[in-house]
Amino acid sequence: MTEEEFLQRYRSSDYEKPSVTVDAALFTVRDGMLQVLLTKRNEHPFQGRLALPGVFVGMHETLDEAAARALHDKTGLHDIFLEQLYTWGSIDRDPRMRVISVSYYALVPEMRLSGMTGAALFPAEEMAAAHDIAFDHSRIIACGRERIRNKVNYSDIAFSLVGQEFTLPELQHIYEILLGQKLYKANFRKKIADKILPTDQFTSGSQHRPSRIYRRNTPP
Amino acid sequence: MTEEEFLQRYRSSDYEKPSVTVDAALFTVRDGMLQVLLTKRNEHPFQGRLALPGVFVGMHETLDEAAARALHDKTGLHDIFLEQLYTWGSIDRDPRMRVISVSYYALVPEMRLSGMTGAALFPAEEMAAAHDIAFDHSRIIACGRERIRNKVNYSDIAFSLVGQEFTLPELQHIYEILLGQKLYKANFRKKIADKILPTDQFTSGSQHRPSRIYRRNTPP
DNA sequence: TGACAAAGTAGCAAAAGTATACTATCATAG
DNA sequence: CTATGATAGTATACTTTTGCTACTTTGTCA
Repeated sequence: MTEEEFLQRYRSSDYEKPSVTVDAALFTVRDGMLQVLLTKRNEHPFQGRLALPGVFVGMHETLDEAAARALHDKTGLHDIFLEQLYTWGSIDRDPRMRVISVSYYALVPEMRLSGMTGAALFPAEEMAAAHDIAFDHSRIIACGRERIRNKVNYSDIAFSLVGQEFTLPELQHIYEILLGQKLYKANFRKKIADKILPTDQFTSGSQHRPSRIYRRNTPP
Repeated sequence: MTEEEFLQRYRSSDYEKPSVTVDAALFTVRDGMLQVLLTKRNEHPFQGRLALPGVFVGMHETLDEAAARALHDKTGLHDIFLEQLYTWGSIDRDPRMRVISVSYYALVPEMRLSGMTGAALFPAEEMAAAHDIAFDHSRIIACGRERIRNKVNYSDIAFSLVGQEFTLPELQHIYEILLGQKLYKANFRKKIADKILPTDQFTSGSQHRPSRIYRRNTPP
């Protein structure tokens, strides 16, 4: 059998298939806590419940593209940190039919979300434990929180949650929230010393000593 | 619209869907190196090429179950360490049609693979860089290798590659191969001290001092 | 019984991590 | 113009981990 014959004989419609979706959990730090973007569902199932932005995967887009599309539809944002999280395949996770969901997590500084409509932020810790959220999305949120907490220690994902310019107190605050613990100023600064570049600018207007403004250092 | 009306109206066949497969990379340590289980494909595409064990995901099995099935079909093994790796969704990864593959990696001590037919072991490093392997499976192997190397440092996956009873030189050897570097005996023993339980048995037959035999300690 | 080989142990120095105390610089009040 | 409060930023002591070397132990074999 040649490959052409095979291709002709093989018709993918011969087999029943699960549907494939992508769900994206976008996180940001606001009001001193990690928050996650959720939308209220307009359709069955779980009508009226909160859910992660999600789309069915189109035949001509990659999974990464689908995840970016899901977030763009709700936020209007492009070019945000986006990474695959886990793929969920329980048989009954969607009452309509068999749906396999490839989940992603995204990080964005709060400032970039101002004026957004079509979705809102909710405390991630609470949502990870909530029982009234659509599908298995609270588990996805919990999974994203864990991944972030782990990855903060050995990667630079925290920088995705601040703007291009930032102060060290600001950056440390992000780390503290992601890790869920206070850090020592001096030690924190030693650790990230080679990841940052000082500018000659300072904050102003505060009722105390101004902070130096830094940028990210990306040597490689 | 009630939920029932909706379910009736919604017919999943209305939409074209990608196919979903699971591919499982089973690793073991043999001959002093990490090796991966591959099978020779009998059908198009990539007929005659080496590939990871894989199956289409059935409508009534979870992803984990599908991965276990793929490995069981080729090895006859049950109850092996198995964890999801990454989901691959490039549009052209399969020439027949759009296929999304959820990849898994598995770890098993070499002894459990003796007498296996239907698949064979190959050096993982070489296979991760090979260009003559079916689909994108060499990338999956590379991804699995990386995951293992990282995870050895903060988890106990190395124990999945030795039997229930093991000596410390044996266990250290596994660590050294997974990490790709020599370790210091004394430091290694300090580090894993609380993960192991000494037995009162020793190896014998060697031309030197016997090693004490240990078991894994799982206190929690 | 002495040589060898690998198992197992002891301990020091360098490095990394933890913790505390100090100095610097702004705004504002008096 | 000085004192005060508040946070930014620095110096330094202490603790734990890691990197490394040397030593002792216990088997086999000649």
